[in-house]
Amino acid sequence: MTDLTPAPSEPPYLRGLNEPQREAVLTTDGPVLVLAGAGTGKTAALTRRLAHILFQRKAYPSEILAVTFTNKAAREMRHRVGQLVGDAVEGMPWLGTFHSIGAKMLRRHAELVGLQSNFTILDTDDQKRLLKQLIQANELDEKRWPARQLAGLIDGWKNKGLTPGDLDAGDAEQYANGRGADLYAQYQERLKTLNACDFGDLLLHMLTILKTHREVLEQYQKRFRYILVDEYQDTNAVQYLWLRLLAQERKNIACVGDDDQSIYSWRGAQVENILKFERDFPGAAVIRLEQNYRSTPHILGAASGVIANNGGRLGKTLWTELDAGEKVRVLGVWDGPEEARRVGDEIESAQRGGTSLDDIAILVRAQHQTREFEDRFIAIGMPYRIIGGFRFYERAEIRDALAYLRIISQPADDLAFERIVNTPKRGLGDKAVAQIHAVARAEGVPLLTAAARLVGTDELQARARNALAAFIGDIARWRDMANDLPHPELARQMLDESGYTAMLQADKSAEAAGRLENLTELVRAMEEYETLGAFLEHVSLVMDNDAVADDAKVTIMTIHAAKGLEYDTVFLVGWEEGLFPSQRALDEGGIASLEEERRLAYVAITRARRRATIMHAANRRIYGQWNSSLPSRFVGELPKEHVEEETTMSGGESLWRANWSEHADPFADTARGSGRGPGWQRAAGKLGGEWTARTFTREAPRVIESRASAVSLGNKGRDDIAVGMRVFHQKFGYGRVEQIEGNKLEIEFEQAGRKRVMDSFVSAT
DNA sequence: CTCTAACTACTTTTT
DNA sequence: GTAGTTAGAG
Repeated sequence: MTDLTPAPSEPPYLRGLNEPQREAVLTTDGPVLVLAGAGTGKTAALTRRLAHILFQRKAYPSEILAVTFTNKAAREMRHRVGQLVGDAVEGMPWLGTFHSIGAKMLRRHAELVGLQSNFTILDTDDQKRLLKQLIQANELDEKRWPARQLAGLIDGWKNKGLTPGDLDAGDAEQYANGRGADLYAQYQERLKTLNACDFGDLLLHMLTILKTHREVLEQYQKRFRYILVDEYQDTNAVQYLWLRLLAQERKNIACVGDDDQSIYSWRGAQVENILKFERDFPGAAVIRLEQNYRSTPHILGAASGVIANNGGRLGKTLWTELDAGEKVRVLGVWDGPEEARRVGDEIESAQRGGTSLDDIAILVRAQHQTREFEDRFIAIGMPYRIIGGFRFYERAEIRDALAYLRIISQPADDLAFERIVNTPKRGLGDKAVAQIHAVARAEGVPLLTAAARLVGTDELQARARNALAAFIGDIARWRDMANDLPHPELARQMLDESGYTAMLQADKSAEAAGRLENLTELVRAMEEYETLGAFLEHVSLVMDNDAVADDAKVTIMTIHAAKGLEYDTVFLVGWEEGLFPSQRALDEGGIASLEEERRLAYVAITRARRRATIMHAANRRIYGQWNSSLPSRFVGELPKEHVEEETTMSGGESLWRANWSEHADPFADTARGSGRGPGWQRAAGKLGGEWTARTFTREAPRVIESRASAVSLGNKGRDDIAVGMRVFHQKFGYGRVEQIEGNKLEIEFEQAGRKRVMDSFVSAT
């Protein structure tokens, strides 16, 4: 038994820990499950546990496996452990994300699954393009069976640890009438010939190796004296199986997580992993961290009240010693734009009260909600940053540049070849590429080789042949240069000589300048890596665009992106049925998804340190159509004693409710419903209960609404346009309407002549 | 081959 | 509303 009483000479890394935290640090041997509620000092306990193991010399730094989900978390952990143990952290090669550790292991054993150790790691974009080709090759209708869907299924299978051979008929049935398993197998074959892996393979291949090669498994079991897993509630099946194998021998595994913060089940995470930990590792110590150091009692009370509506929880009771503070405010507004206006006003007044913009965050359910705030903040000159969206390496110019580098480092990288063969434009279109493909397929060689062969024949048109010859020549020359040129310099020259830089310079659009900047940034980043290979690995696995913290800015992001972060003042916007909880989740996942949405609400509220404002709008425009909306059921689940309700509609809440029903329009539902799933109608009509408000729609928006749905049905034209009218068209300019057929107009344009156009492109003058 | 007009489809997101 | 994708015109 470990002695938990603090000794007088207690090491500095134990200072300031509460009793359960201390226990989490000192219980080093045997399985440990740490249930760490939001804001309970989880990372502090985790990093000190590592420090403790190192200082007690229980293991060398290289004998500890410490896995996280995100690079951010890994970086943070490395940094904080470094503060405690100094340089020793440099000797921890096995601290990282599941995927980076998987890649590192797989490079050592690649041949066991038919790969070479310099395999390429494909991202989702490459993956989708590859699948698209397979779908076409199998003569399936791409419309009916989109590559996206197949990619999703394959990802799902890989997350579950299923190889093509493991699938049963039911699994295969989900795609193209049972051809799913077959396509999956073809895809894996294709990856092998490309010497490539997708993200899922990094874990799945490694699992296969651990399962089938005893000596490899034993080697790692022996090596990893201590295993530590962060955010355990987010592990999926492969990750779970992986950990179980590796921990089997020594059983020194510590998993830290919070079942109430599991919000990634749609990505394959299984909360059950945390729920069944004690069964998997009998005799596990279970430690609960329940003292919250982050939020006020009202905020905690509000969050606890909401999450209490979920079933099957391990259950924790968060408490705090902080003073009560302000109640959580619930604010009802008229519509989306007003919501943004209100948030802007509130932020301005908080700012006057001395709050830094860096301490304020706006959390949204879906990325598209950020727009409303962006628009408003631009209008009032409020500095903001939006987290998420495109990551650095997902940008087209970065992926293009990387493709140039990949084809140098791996001539067989067909995806890279295809990407750049006509970027910038060099007159090699679909036809030329199709011929290269044909040769490649016939001879079983990579595209680059096939292209070289094709240049030697007269099968291509002279123009294309010359262009292709020049391109291949360039690649060969660059590859020679790679031998004696530092790789950043090589990249610079490739971008110049290929005409890529010139292409962007010629582009006068607003984005082009930013793209050039991104490329400069990419080349600069390369300087930090020894080899081109090391850089490419870094880019595909690790690189993200954490905005550099400069001036104070309000942060706008999704709730998912906010997990693990905290802010003094938090605005939780768009708490409306259908938006949050998301209608899609409700329709597709039933009660399980609703509970996940509720956990999301819990995560959202617990981000706030001192002030939380929850907002909902009575009207919101979704995909261009106005919809009236009901406050989220989660609003109703907030315990009354912790909230304070407000409405901007004069007369207070009761009048605002009355306002809605008074103007109720019996036809609003049908008008709204057209062209969208049944869920929206259900959300708008069915959910009575505490919130009686329903079907009122503002006068002006409804006009837009009915017109939009008529056009989308494609049979009824606009009523503001008639034959003989002079109209304006965005592309063709002014013209006279000659004929009207439904929503299609025949117009004699003054400049462009007679054309048939959609009425939605035309405005009356 | 390339550009444009029209059509379609649309959470959450890490690796 | 808008981005991404495709079919047809230039």
